[in-house]
Amino acid sequence: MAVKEVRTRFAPSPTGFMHVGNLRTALYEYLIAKSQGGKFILRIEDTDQERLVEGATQVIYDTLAKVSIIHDEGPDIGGPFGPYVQSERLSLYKPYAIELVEKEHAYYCFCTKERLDSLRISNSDAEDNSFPAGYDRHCRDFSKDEISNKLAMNSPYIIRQKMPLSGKTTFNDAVYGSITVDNDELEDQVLLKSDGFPTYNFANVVDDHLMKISHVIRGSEYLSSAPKYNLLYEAFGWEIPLYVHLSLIQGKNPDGTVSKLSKRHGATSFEDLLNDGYLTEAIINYIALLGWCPKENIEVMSMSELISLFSIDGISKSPAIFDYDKLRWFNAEYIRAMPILDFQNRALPYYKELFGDMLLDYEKISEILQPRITQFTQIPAMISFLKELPTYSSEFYIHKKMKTTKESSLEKLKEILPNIVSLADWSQQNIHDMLIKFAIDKEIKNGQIMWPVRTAISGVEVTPGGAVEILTILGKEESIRRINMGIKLLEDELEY
RNA sequence: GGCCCGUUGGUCAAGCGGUCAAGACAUCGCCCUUUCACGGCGAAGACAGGAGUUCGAUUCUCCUACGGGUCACCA
Repeated sequence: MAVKEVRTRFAPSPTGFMHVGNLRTALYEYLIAKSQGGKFILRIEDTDQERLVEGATQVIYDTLAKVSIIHDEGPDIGGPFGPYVQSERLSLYKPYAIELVEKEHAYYCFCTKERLDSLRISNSDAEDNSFPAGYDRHCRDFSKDEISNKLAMNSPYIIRQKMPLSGKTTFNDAVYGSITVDNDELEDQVLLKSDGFPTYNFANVVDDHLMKISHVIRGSEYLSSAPKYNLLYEAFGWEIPLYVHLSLIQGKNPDGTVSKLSKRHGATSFEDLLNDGYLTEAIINYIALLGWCPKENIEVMSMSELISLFSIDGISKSPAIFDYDKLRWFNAEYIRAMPILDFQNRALPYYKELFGDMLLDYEKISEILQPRITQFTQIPAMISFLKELPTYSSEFYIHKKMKTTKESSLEKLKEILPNIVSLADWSQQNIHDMLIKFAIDKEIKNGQIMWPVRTAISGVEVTPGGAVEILTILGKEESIRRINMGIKLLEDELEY
């Protein structure tokens, strides 16, 4: 028996940005296809002429390329089932709609927008929901003559799906199982709009069939329209694909409630996340786990590991809250795992922006930064003290655990200064040995000397790296200058 | 409001009739240590509630509560 080829598709409408929910859908579609040796297809759904956004399709290409979700067929690379842009397939849908009219699974509707609007208002007012399915099916039972008359008069029309008035429809979903609804709940939804364009619901079904899509993977916001899809497939006599509905991604509101992830929760598009300093690998890894868990229960996974580990039965039904803390952790994991040169390359723009043409040991800076940042965007704030010594309070010299005071700090700074001045070879090892030797000679704890030195040369309470590293980076001359400034600050303060 | 879906620690989640109910993030403590990180060790913290079914329910069924989705000539 020939096994049917797995074909999934990502069918975004070009809105100009990639919401993480969409990205996760694309990822799962890709993973399902690739984990079963199938094909992943990109199809652009741009049937809404009023919402066209310039350059929006490019955003989709760019995003997918950046995260290594590579499509096998699509508008830019073609394929055997093109075109892959719905606006280029327009002539295709109408005949299918008419076929359905002929099969009496659809009908012409001549209702005006105004009538439908007032209908909706009165319906929402009515407590009894006289026509629960939204539309009152006014045009459903027109006679053949009436219809051909109106068509002959060029009356604008739409085509609606003719839902069964009784009975039930059951459909199966790979994650939600079997779901049954009463047919009288189903609206006679619009298939073809008055401009001749198909609606999303209709184009989707037609295209998925024509493109031989085996798995329809989409957000659970479409779950309640799934029965209508089933009925459409049945009306055409087409094979129904496997539905895989994905739970929503939610965000936590300041007041503790949750709702669909949106702007007010923070960065919600792929672009936002990149701007906030997240790596594509971290983003992909994190969102892969938002609603799915591998059997082995491991967390850090590359794309190829995701492909080999992915399976539909690991997808969960309940919605997940987007957790920026966890994303940050993934990001830090990926940052720490980078070869130092890669880290350096990514950090370089921040160094250059901050330091201009100052000569500093970037490699050393990268070494101290790599284990400490969760996002590259944190770099400037963390090391700006290297560029310029901030004005700081002498209180910084007081540290309980190090047992340092202003007085002790002043004393130690004065004592260590000659050693620093006379240090010939300014290497990290030498600097380290010199300071440690000082502590041993004076029979003091390392902190007694390290703390005042680090404070004097940094001017901040918390620094990435310690006194030794910072001295190394700053260089001898600047270090001496800063220590002298520290001595002066303390002397003035203590009124010497 | 009708219909549909969901509900294991603060968050992501494992579990698929018998477990002292995994693990990760976050939190807290200890160790390492010249601050901060990294790393190591440890602590606290959960099956929404109620009925059934069963020798036995987190797991199966029903009800309630709460949360979410959906009700367009948008996708």
